[in-house]
Amino acid sequence: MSATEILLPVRDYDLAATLDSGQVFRWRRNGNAWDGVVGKQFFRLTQTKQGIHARAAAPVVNWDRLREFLQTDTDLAAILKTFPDDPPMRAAVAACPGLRLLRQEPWECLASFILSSTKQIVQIRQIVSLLCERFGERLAPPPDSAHASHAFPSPERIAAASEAELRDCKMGFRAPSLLNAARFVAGSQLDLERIRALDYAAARAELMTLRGVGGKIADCVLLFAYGFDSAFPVDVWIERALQELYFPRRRASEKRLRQMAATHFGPHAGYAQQYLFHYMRTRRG
DNA sequence: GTCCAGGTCTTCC
DNA sequence: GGAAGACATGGA
Repeated sequence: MSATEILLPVRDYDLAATLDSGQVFRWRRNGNAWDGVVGKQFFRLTQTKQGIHARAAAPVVNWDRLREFLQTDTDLAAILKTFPDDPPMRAAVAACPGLRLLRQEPWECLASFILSSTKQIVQIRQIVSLLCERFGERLAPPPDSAHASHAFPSPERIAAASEAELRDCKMGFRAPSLLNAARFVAGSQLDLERIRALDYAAARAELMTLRGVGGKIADCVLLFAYGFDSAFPVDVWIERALQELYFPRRRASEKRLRQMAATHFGPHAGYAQQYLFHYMRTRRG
């Protein structure tokens, strides 16, 4: 049975913080709702007491894709229990107890994070938005919305673009990296589905064969798209968090920080990382 | 104007 | 193996 709306029951879920926490770059606040696209379907999401209410622009036959994206079946309490019981971690969780990890499409996630290097989140959003408007498939217009929505452009479509066209989306020196990645995926030199079957180290190495993809971006893709919960992306915010929160007295070497990132945070280190990241970005001062 | 942003790669000691 | 600079662009 198809319908245009559904309620996904869930508790401990801060929808706004989750969609605005730098994992995804295409969701926009619309009053007290959030507008975005999963696959080729536009959704308008609203948080209610019972869970997350979703409305689609067209009848949806199978809601599993949205359910998967939002990870509403994840037992967050069980994950939080695995975090180290120390003051920084407690503070980070207390600051946003319903923060979640989403489960994105690998290609969209990979492409977005290739575009993320040394860019502020607000600028990544702008670049991704331009890319989708210019190269993404046009979708059925959302209800009562002024502008059309677009799917994230396929690797084939981006591979067919010129470097100059991509640079026009404000992505600067990242354009050749995106083009290269699109060609590799479109030409099956890199099979993003095959990566699901690899272990963490092998999957990471596979992604890092791409130009413009180092350890940090690979970890973002492994965590946000493939669900490798042990992946722990270390960016400038996390470096700062580890330094300030765990080594306030003395300066720790980058090597020491990375060692801690790999050992201290347990089997769901990636979740812990997201809490620390959000905590650092949103705290006062 | 200056600094810096969910980095990566190259070069050089 | 680590430090330094280049790379585009724009927000703060």
